[in-house]
Amino acid sequence: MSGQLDYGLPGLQETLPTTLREALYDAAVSLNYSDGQLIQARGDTDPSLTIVKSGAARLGQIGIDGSYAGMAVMGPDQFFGEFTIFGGLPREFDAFAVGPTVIAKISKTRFDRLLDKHKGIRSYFLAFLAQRLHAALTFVDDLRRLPLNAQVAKTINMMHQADGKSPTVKVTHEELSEILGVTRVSINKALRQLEKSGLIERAYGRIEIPSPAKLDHWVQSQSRPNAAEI
Amino acid sequence: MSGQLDYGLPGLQETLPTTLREALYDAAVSLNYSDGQLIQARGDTDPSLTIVKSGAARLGQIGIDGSYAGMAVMGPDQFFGEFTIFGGLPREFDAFAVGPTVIAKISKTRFDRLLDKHKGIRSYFLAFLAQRLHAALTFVDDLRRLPLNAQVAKTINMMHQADGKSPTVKVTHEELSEILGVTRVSINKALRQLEKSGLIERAYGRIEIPSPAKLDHWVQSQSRPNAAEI
DNA sequence: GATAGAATGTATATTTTTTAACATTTGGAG
DNA sequence: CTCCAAATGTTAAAAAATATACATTCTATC
Repeated sequence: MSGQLDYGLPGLQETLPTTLREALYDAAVSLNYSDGQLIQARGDTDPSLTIVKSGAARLGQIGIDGSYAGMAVMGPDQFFGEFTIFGGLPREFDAFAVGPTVIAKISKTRFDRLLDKHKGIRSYFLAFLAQRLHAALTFVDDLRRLPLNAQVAKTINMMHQADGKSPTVKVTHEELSEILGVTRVSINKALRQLEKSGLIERAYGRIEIPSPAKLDHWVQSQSRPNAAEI
Repeated sequence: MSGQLDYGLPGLQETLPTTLREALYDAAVSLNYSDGQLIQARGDTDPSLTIVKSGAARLGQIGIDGSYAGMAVMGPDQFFGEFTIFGGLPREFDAFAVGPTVIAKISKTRFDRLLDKHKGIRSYFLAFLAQRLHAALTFVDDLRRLPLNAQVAKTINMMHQADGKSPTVKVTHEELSEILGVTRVSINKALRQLEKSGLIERAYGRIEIPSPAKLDHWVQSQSRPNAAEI
């Protein structure tokens, strides 16, 4: 899994268990996209599950004013579009290929046939949807409550943990501003503050994390306690 | 369904189909709460599905500073806590009884037994989780992009539609401020603006909607078009 | 119908974020 | 090595939201 590409809404990314992956790939149609090509548009209604086989897909939303709000970048073996299949809902995101990308697409018809054959699929997707929902609700809460520098720190921390052990997170201020829905100027100010606190170090096109433990600890401390009384 | 109590995250509320409801109530334990009593605390880890039998449950989160962010009020036959069962995750919200309230609680053990007996349950919850996830993602998007007055209008419009045909929405400024995570002052300013545009009328403890069609149309016009190219 | 509590209206000072420029630094391609 | 595009740094003014405080209006109920 191309860790460095993962960012955005936490928990949105999730790779498939091996057995399930193989069954899905067997039922899928392969499609090739070149860099920047549109994979799906927000509002599309054809119900199908989309899996990234290679390359990456950038998910996001384009605003009424043309502005772009990034949500996540999906790497190999990550998938999306599950609510078109299970909920009969339209696509929520636009998706564009990042670099040459191969997509496996499974129509609802074929997917339903799989559901009968492989009993574990429903349980897997139930757990998976529950996780994504939980992540989304947490994200809502963060957006509403945390000060911007905490949001930024949390996002960087998440990206770092998704990445493995590298002390470097490859992300631009522009990307952070898309994810969190604020301007680059605000991101810059937040990063400056975090750097002053010794939690991160700014660099060109990347953020250095001198002490992952320290960052993680600080991020945790900014979150809500598990409350008791109103 | 006690429509006037519904508000908050759209799609979070959903009543149960009759057959499923009966099976669930059979497997459940009944618990009684008095007004304001704590039903569950954020962070609780016992996996169980919680259904409101009568009365209502107010879901929300309490901040590190003691502030409260409302998420929804669940009425009769609405349920929550599904991701503790399916995802093994801790509770995301604090829940308090609104008025005398009876809660049906189904432990994961009992629920799993039901899953084997009633084949349709998994499919129902898959669709349901997909809907909730979709609603949550839409809500994230709204929070990030829409100006406050559009958020307020959208929330009121949603409450109005959940309510049926009544041209009156019973909600206080305080409640709106909890839902949208802004201060009462900001809500007031937004409402004044919406009133000046003729979309709503302010009243004591309620909002009047002179022309639901007009409000709905305006709300739609504030949303994103289904995008094409980046 | 008097009244207390709830809800709303409003004002000011402060903080945060945006908007809109423009300058500087970096790193890769040729 | 040089150049250029991308990324970052910075500033100032305007806009938006917050915190705080207090006045006013409404309505259920005694």
